[in-house]
Amino acid sequence: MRLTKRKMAAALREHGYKLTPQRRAVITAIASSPDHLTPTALHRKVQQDHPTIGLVTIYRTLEILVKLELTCELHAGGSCRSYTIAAPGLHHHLICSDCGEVIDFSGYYLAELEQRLYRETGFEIEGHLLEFIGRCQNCRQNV
Amino acid sequence: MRLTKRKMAAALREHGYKLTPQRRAVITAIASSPDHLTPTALHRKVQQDHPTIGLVTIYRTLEILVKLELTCELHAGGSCRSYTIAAPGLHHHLICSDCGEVIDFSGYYLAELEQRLYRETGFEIEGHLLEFIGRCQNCRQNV
DNA sequence: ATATAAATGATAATACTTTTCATTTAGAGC
DNA sequence: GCTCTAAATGAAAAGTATTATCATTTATAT
Repeated sequence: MRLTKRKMAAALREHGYKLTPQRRAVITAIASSPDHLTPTALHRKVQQDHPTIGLVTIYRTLEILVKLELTCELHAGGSCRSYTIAAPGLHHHLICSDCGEVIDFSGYYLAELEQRLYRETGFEIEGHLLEFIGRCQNCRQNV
Repeated sequence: MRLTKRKMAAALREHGYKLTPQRRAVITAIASSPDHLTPTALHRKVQQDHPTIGLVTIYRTLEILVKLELTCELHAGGSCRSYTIAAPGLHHHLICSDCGEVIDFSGYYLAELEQRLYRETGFEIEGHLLEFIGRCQNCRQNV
């Protein structure tokens, strides 16, 4: 189940952040898009309804949303960073190198590996980033 | 066993790239550093011995080295991209969120998961990026 | 309704990366 | 070794992404 706008707003409040129209707009845009969006793309989307919102506010809001784990950040080669709403348990990505489609997936737990790494290196693992790059069905067929 | 400078140079040749002094210098710098270096850091290092080499050449050379899989690219939160010599079979990273230390590790194969993803989504997987973020032993102790 | 700390937008500054183009050079062929 | 040519280089500029500054506005507690 994906996070709802309502829950995201509540989480902001809980952590002492004000619920401004701008932040609502960003949340709405993220929550209503299945895609990963770059800050600029998100800005364009938000501006459709709220033309005065600045790109800087997008950056600032994303920073908060990522900190509260309400959105997740994607790093895929090249100039990176795009964002999408966080889906609990779905923190891995499958990225098409051709069309850029992103599929989230879950069901693979890295806990065992994390423990081994802790024993061997003393690293206390806080998070991970697992991304696969490939070519999606469509792109493979439309050669 | 890590790649030697000699092998990297040979690989360049094999693929029809010229072996210029600048490229030698970049290869030397990468091969002799255990750390992941950003393009800028690499530039500084190279300039110690070859002050005239431009940053653009660093970027261009890195592009080739990554394409030939002689170096690997790291994406770790924030403004990303750093590079290190590729160690065959060691394509995963353990990054300290505190001091930035990077440990490569291997021994965990994602082949099984890749096959499952192929069956379920039709994605033909070409590569992956697995990175753990955490705090290294030192940073945990020196609170 | 008011006070206040936080948030916003405009602007500028900074950093990162790519493009363009004239000049230089590595390496193939002789 | 010398010549030729395609490829590589460096300088400069352009393009893009991100962060900082600051005066003004605003959400919310009271």
